[in-house]
Amino acid sequence: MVTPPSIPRATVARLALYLHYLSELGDVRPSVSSEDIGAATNVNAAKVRKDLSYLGPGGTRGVGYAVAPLRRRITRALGLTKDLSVAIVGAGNLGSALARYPGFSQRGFTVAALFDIDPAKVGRRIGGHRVSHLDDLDAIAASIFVAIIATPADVAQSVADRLAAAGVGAILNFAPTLLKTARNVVVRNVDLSTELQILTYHAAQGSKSGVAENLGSAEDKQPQVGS
Amino acid sequence: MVTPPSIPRATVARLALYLHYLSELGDVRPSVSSEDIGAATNVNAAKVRKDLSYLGPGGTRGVGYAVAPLRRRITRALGLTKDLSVAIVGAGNLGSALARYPGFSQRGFTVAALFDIDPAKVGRRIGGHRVSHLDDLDAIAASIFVAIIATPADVAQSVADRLAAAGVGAILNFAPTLLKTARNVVVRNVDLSTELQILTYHAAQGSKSGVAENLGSAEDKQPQVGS
DNA sequence: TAGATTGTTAATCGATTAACAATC
DNA sequence: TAGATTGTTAATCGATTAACAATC
Repeated sequence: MVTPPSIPRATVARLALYLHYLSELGDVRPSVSSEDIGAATNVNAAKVRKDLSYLGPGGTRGVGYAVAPLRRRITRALGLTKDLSVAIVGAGNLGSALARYPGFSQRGFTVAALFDIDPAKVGRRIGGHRVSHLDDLDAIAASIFVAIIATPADVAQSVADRLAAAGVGAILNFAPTLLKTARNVVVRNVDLSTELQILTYHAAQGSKSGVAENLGSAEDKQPQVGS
Repeated sequence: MVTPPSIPRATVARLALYLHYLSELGDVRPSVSSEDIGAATNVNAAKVRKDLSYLGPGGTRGVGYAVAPLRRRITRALGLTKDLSVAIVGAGNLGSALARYPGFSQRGFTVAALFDIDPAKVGRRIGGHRVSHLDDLDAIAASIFVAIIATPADVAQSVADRLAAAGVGAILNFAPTLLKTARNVVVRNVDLSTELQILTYHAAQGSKSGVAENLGSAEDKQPQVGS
């Protein structure tokens, strides 16, 4: 059995970035160089080549990378070949906004379910999605690939437990809570206030020197290992 | 003049994490150990100590760190001593949700303005905030510390330009666009679809081995250097 | 062929972490 | 004193990047 080459964490995040650029690029140009990609995404060109080399050789020396094939290769490497179903838990301010967010479907994610536990919300339609009661999670969990937690902090852990029990393997958590999850559940946290705090520090520094950065969004990203 | 010790990028993100934990902790316990903090935030205890050492020595051997003073020291190091004003640009789904988000004020950020350019939205109140026209930015820009861009992707760059021209030094960008900004503007990007894509890859890997992570949401985090 | 650009090596840099002396 | 825990060193690990041979 061939061991699939595991792609470094930082590289995965940048591949998603390159893919975004390549999508914007359309098909007006037949090829792009690592220099082009680097300029557009603020990444060193050598790093771009190194990142792309994890997908196996695919460029042409003296020419660059053919745009459409490269897009396909990154798409395949990230596991984005099929449309992926997303469930949103929490139909409050943030959950509702996410349910109406057009960006997900543009990049291959389909909001397949929107959950809440508030009887006043269950049954209503938000952004074309009917709000289901969280108790009905098991019925559709099998078709869900990623769940987004957009609940108040105090129930986020219990929601994560229910999602894990239902077999959901990936969680994007917007609640300001560090989730304790089993090892086979992948969690990414996006804490809006923490983002502002990090920005605050760098802005104070920046007014002295001059920097700018991003993600890891979140990338920078703090660790979250299963318990 | 004393050079202020510059704190490494990854450490800054974790300090925000520790601060969150210390806030949750309240004052029931007089002190915490690096072991305690590490367990709560999923960070190696040695790393916690190293991170905290950037603030100068503050713990007591054999005892740990006094909770309240440590909270104050991190708060000061991150520049969070005063309440900071936030402006939200874009009063659509996401901008409106952010304007109503209670988490900001809980962590010392005040939403001081909400901007849009849609005449149908200007003048309306959303979450207690009156929507102003973006043309009125200059009038209040001086009091703004961070701006959040929650506009469609196609206008995000021009909004960033206007914010920079008005003197706003820090931007949290939710639009799926890599902003080109001057060197003295600090930008952090939170791209929701990219987060899902990164999660997708790790989930596919995770079903083989078993991992879980987070931020740097952002930490991870992709680079974004000023042009 | 000359020019361009990949793919990869190897040097460098920075971040993580085990280990332990210092010390409460 | 014995036990606990910090603060820091030094080893390790992984990520970045300059450099360049390979080659279109």
